[in-house]
Amino acid sequence: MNEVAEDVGEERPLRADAARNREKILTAASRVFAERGLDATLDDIAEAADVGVATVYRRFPDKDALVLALFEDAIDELAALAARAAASENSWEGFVSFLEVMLERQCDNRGLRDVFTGSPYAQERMEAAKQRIGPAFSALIARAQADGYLRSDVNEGDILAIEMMISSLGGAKGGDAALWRRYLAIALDGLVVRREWTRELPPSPSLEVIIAALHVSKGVHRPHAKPHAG
Amino acid sequence: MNEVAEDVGEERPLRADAARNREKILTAASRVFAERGLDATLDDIAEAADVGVATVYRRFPDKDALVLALFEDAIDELAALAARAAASENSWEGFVSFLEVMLERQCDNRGLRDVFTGSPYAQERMEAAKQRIGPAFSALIARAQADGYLRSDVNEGDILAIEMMISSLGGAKGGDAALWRRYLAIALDGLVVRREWTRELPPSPSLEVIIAALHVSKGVHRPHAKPHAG
DNA sequence: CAGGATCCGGAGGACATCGCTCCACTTGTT
DNA sequence: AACAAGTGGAGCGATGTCCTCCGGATCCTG
Repeated sequence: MNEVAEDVGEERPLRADAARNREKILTAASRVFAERGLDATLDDIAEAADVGVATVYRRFPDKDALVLALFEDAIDELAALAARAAASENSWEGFVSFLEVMLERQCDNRGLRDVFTGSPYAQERMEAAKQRIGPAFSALIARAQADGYLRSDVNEGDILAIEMMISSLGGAKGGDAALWRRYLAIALDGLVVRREWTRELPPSPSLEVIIAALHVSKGVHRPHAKPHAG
Repeated sequence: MNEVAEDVGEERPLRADAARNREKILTAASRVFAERGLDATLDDIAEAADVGVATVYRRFPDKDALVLALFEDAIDELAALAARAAASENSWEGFVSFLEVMLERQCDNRGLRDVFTGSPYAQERMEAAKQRIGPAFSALIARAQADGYLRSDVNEGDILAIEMMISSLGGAKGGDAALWRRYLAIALDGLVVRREWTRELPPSPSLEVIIAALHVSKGVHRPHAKPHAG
């Protein structure tokens, strides 16, 4: 528990409406960042919160502070989950379940994914937070390898890379399961030592779904669309 | 072979210096798009070509035309390669070799990757060009499945998705081989029916390399960096 | 319920970027 | 030499982003 832009102790309690607005801002920011990623404007967030931009800037000195308030704890929670997974009874299940948690959260939340790909917002603190996942993550992998589940010729960087590659497809749905479940299953079949330890593939998507997912995965900005072409 | 913004037949041969500049522009554009993706500015390209912006716009009516001139043939060549792979003796080798070609080109060329993720430049023609790969691609997969190499519970959308996910890591090098080779190998181990049909993993990268690759993979734009914070 | 501290909203300033054009000047060609 | 063809780069207009200003509304205290 840290205090980033929280009200600092008891120094000056917020006025009722201000506190209310602060919550509205956090709620809206959480939603907007999740949907559109960290590139979303504070203006966008203000609008979504049904609040003026100035109100946002009064409560959070800048975008970094807002990002920090929203994501630092989320990352620490992931670190805790990694630690729990590393201590789970079956090392393979721990390994898989942590990948699932990471993917689920990153795919549901473009903002979180942006944090992991190293977006420039609140960079230092975020980098530090991410490193707090490291030890448990390494342990998770080492144990799954020591127990003969995870192939021994991969390292933690590989797992990270694979996790990020899969999450790059975003949270698109094909059938009723998210696509990442399917590609995680395939990746695990490539990572596990014996295939029979893995599960069946989740339902398959249509080609259209894939293509749509690829289109959105690279961000949704249209680049200026020819202003005065006469 | 099409003529996009080429000199139209014999109608008006370009002046010597103009023709020279046209080549310089194409060369520079090819390099700049490959390095920085289709978001690169025509101003960037002009600078790289050591030529004024106007010269670029005189030779290519707009960015779309330049993109088209550079990438349409490249995509048609990929279609031809897909057809050749689909006709190769061993269907698994054909399948793998086509994936390798796609990945190699997309990782060496951010612009080409942008085309495949559906960038808005020259969209229609590019979409049409990409569809010309489709039939051979499907055949490739169907044959690898029919021959019992490729697992039967995946479809062409899956393969496309996997190919794009891997290429999202870009052409970063870890050791001396490009990273995509390693992750393609793992993916193939998850896709093949019997593991002994696949090769060993290419050399492993360090964690730093992976992290660096993730950082660049999402584009290199710094978002404004706090202009007047006083 | 008065009065002051606190907070609000949204217009807009400062700056950046991008696609593209204008036009005074230079160069190639005949 | 003469003229068409070509050149470069300042700069226009549109768009986008971060953040501030300030007249007015709102809350809380006494």
